[in-house]
Amino acid sequence: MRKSPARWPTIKRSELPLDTLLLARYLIGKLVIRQTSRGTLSGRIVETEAYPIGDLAGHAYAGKTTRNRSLFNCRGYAYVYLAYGTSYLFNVSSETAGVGAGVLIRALEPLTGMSSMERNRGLHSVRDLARGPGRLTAALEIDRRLDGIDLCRAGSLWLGHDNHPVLEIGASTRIGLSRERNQLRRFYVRGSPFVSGPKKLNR
DNA sequence: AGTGCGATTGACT
DNA sequence: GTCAATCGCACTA
Repeated sequence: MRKSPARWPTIKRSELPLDTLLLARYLIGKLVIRQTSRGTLSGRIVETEAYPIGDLAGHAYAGKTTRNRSLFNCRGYAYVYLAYGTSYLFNVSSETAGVGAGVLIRALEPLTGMSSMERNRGLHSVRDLARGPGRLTAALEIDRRLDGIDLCRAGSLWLGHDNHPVLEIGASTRIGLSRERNQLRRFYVRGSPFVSGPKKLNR
């Protein structure tokens, strides 16, 4: 099996915007591709959140630690951490090496490997398979073992181009934060049933 | 060694 | 709408 189908070219690092907010918007409509021993799981990104330089809610704000060190890679590397002891959250590092910023991937529209995702999630509703940051990592079998990997190379987890155009991208405040709650740093596909969050934020 | 706390989810009223 | 589960990590001493 080909690791990177011709219709889904791997995104080159040089193609990724250097700015965190621009990257968060750029990633809408792009693909997350997960290769496991049993097959290929993939989905189209329909929701992201930016955690730019100096963001009080960003994990990099207090400095580099053993948990968040992947955020300090240059753009295009995975930062995966465990939230609430229950859910892994998947981020794409942004900016240049040493800076510390990233983009949280919050929801996917499932594309391939849906039967595996259903098994991983224990449910049969396609809409709910990857609607939420902890749900999409469960569906795609993403955990801390993938922390720090290069997302610009086809391997176990990488980013790809889609040939399907995104109609409209909306912006809103982020979800579940106490700090920086007035900042418009969340991006989503308008009208997509695969986006998480309250309806109010998805207009 | 002990403490407090989340970039969430699923179950429940 | 509310609320508990659950645990790695950062921080204090």
